Amino acid sequence: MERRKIMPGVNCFECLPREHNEWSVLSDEELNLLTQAKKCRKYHAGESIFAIGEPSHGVYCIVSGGAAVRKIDAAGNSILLHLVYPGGTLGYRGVLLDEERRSSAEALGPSKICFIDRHTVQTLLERNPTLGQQFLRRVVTDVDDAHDKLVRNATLSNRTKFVHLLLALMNRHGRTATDGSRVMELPLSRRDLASMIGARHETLSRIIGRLEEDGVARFSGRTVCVSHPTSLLHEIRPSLLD
Amino acid sequence: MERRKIMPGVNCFECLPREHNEWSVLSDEELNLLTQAKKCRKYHAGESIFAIGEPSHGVYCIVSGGAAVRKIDAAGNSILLHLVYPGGTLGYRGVLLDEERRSSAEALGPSKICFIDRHTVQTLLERNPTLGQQFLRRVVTDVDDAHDKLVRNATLSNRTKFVHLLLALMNRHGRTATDGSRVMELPLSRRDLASMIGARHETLSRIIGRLEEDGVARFSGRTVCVSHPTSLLHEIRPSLLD
DNA sequence: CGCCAGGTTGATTTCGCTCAAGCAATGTGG
DNA sequence: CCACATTGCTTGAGCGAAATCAACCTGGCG
Repeated sequence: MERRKIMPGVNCFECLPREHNEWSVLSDEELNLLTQAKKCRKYHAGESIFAIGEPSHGVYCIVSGGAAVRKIDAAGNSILLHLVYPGGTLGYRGVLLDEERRSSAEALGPSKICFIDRHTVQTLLERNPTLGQQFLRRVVTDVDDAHDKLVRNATLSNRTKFVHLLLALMNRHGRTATDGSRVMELPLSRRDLASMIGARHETLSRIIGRLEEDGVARFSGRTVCVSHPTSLLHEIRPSLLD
Repeated sequence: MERRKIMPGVNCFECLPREHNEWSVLSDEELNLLTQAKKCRKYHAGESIFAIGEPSHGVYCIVSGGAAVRKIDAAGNSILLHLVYPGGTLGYRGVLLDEERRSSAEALGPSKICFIDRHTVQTLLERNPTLGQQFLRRVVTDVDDAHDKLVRNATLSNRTKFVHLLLALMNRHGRTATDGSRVMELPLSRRDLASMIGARHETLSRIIGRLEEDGVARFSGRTVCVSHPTSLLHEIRPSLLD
C-alpha cells in the first residue's frame, strides 16, 4: 500500500520561502485557512508531481528542492520548459483557466512541495484581492521570461544558448571554490539540457567537448567547473561591435 | 504642429471588442470612469505606439486594426514577438511590474487604440477584484502561447514554423474565395515574417519559393493564395507515425 | 535621374541533424 | 555470480538545412 507522505507539522506561518512570494500578502486569518487546506508532501528525485492530460485540481508551491516543467511536442519529444525553485508556484495555468494540464512536472531532487486545491485558491483570491495582484505579477514575469527566451532562440547559436543556460544554472546550483572558480552539480541529464536549448543530445555532447577544448569549462559526469567565471560572460557578448 | 488625434465621441459602453475581454466585467459606474479616463486615438499603419526604454504610463486596448510587438536582441536585430488584435490589451507588463518598456509596439494597419493610464488601471483593479481575475486569465493565456511557441521553435524546421505562422495569419486576415481557396493580404514585410520564425529573410525567400514549387501556396507581393487549405494542415502533420 | 528600401537569387560555408557504433554504469533474472 | 539487457553518454561519418556574403532587380520618391 502507498503510504501518504503528508506532513502535518508544517504550517505556512513559518514557511520561509512564502515570505517572498505571492502568498506573503495573506492575513493571519487567511494564513490559517491556507495552513489547514494545503497538503505538504515530500517528493523523491524525479517523482511526478502532475502529468499531461490530468484535471487541474490545484496549484503547487515549492518549499524546498525544485521542480522541472515539461511539454511534449507534436512528434512526441519531451521538451524541458523551465525549472521552478523554492518560493515558486507551479500549475497555476490549469487552475486559472480551468483546463486539463498541458505540461507535466516532476521533482528536481528530494523536494518538499505543498498542494493547494483549486477551491482554496479561488476562495483566497476572492477574499484578498491583493493576492490576485501578486499572482498577476508572478505570471507577468513568467511571460516576460518566456519572451526573452523566444528572442534568444531566434538568433543565438546552440553554443551560446547553452552558455546562457549554464550561467542560469550556475546562479542557482553553483558554489564558489576557494580559488574563485565556480562548481556545480547539474540537476539534469544531457538529454534534458539539450531539449532546453532545442538541440539534439549528440549536438550538446559536441558543444560540451568544444567548451572543454576552449578551456571555458570542465565537465565530469554531472559536475561542471568553470575556473574563470568571466569566460562564460565573455562568451555571450554579441562580439561587441562598436 | 502635431495635432492630437483624440476621439472624444467613442465611449466604452458601446465598444464591441470590450464585451469579450477582461473589461467586460466592469460595472456601469466603473465603465463611466473608464470612458472618461481613456484616451482613444487613431494610428496610421506602422505608427509607433510605444518604444523600448520609455516609462510605462499605461496600457493600450485595441479597438480596431491591430498592433505588432517587437523586441531587440543583443546584436540589435529586431524580432517580431506577436500580433495583437481588437479586444487585445497591450503593454500591461511595464504597468503591472512598474518598469520601463522592454518591447516596442506599432500599429499593424490603420488602427483605433485606446490608452488607459496606470492610475486608472490601478484604481479599477482595486475597485473591482473580478477585473484582476480576468486580467490573470489573459496573462496566463499569453504565457501559454509563449510556451507553445517555445516548444515549436525547439523542434520544427523553418519551413514548418512558417506554415504554422501562415495558418495563424490566415485565420485573422484570410478570406475564402468562391472556389474554396483562401486569400489574404500579408500585414507584414518578409523581414518581419522571417524574424517571427527566427530565420534570415533570405531563408524565408527560399522557403516561399519552395512552397510555390510544391503547389502549397502562391505569393505575389503581399498577397498569398492557398488554393487547397488542407495542404497547409497536411504540412504540419508530424508525418503521422501512429 | 539617381538613390534607397525591400525583395529575390546565387555561391559558398558552417552548423546542426541523422544514423550508427561503441562504452561505461546499472540493473535483472537465472 | 555471471550473462545479458538497458540506459545515458560520447564519437564518427555523411548529409541537409540554413547562415553568410554578394549581386541584382524592382518600385517608389526626393
